[in-house]
Amino acid sequence: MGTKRQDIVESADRLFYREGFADVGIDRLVDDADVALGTLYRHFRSRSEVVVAAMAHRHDAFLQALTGTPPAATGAAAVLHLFDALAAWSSAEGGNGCFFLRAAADYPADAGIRAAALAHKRTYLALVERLLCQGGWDRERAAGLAPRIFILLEGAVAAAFTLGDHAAVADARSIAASILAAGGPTS
Amino acid sequence: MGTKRQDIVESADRLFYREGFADVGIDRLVDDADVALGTLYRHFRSRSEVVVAAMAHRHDAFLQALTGTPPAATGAAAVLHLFDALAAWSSAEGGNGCFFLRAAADYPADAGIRAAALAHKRTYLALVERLLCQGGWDRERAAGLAPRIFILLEGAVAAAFTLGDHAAVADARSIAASILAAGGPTS
DNA sequence: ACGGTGATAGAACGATCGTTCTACACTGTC
DNA sequence: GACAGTGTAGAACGATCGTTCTATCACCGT
Repeated sequence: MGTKRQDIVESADRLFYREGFADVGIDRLVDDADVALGTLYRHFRSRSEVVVAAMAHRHDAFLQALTGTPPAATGAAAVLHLFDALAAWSSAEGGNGCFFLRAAADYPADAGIRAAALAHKRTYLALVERLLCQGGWDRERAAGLAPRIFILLEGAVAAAFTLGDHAAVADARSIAASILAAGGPTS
Repeated sequence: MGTKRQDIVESADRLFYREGFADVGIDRLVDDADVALGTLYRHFRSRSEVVVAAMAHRHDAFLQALTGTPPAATGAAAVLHLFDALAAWSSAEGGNGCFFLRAAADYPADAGIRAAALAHKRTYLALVERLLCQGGWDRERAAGLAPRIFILLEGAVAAAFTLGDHAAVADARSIAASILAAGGPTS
């Protein structure tokens, strides 16, 4: 519960996301968190555990950002709101791509990191499906539609990162709007 | 022109893509390529140059895979063929996500690597736009549509990687088909 | 006053890794 | 036959980095 551990996790989250995993070592973390080296190793057994903790921290913040201001909308608006929230989140964070994809790509041999990335994506996809159900789609239709919305969300983040495409999220949103209208809950 | 340099580049491409950048060092490369350490440093000034060469190699192979068997189709089929080619390429390569995105994420401070990733994405996007023009869309419409197709292609690769989603490319393709039909060249 | 706990600074180790260097062998060419 | 270019093997260096260890300090409950 100590605030020191929190400081480390927040520094790790920010530095890893902004500068990548390779360029941020333990020394950078303890510097940024204003924490002694021994303190870090009291709370975490290894650097890998710090990475996993940073992923968990970002997972919570990300999901909260996406579900934080739900305008209690129904229908397509409930899902399209995801894209607006994603646009706000992405511009606030700097558009450096998906943190979890980057972590999984960086440490393909680390089971803990891969598991954290997979868990994040699964709950992300489940969130989309749940919003579709809340929007009025029946469970079967929602299960078929959610992966497609997910592809659009992931593609928007990837395109924004690699191309610096500022309009990617908006483009993805409009595609989502059209496929939601085509396979709407009332049809 | 020596075949040794080619061996190094091919080994780098394969190993980097399959095992990531962090886990593959110079020693692994010279082992796999069956080349002496001095030979590598005769052809490349640094490890970073090897990475860039591997990216260039994969860029060529990827574009050739996407344009290799163009059934001289017109209309939407000319673009949708991209998804089929991507599915074949992705399953052949192991579905480890986008090589260029991973490289850019791994080395955010390396200007050469970032430039190679950006150049790849730009010609990739330009390829989509060119196919749309060949399919019958006028230049203005193609320029508006290409980024959306691009988002779908990127999203499919990302989803296939992080979720292990085997159907992602097919899903993306069907979305592309619907938006191409909605904004078709004849409409 | 006491022990226990979390924190600090800094040295130290051990391993990895990118890079350079030395010495030698093979191959063509002028 | 000298020469330049490419290749090999392996040692060596220099730096970084993750991790551990020691010694010291501050707080806190009873």
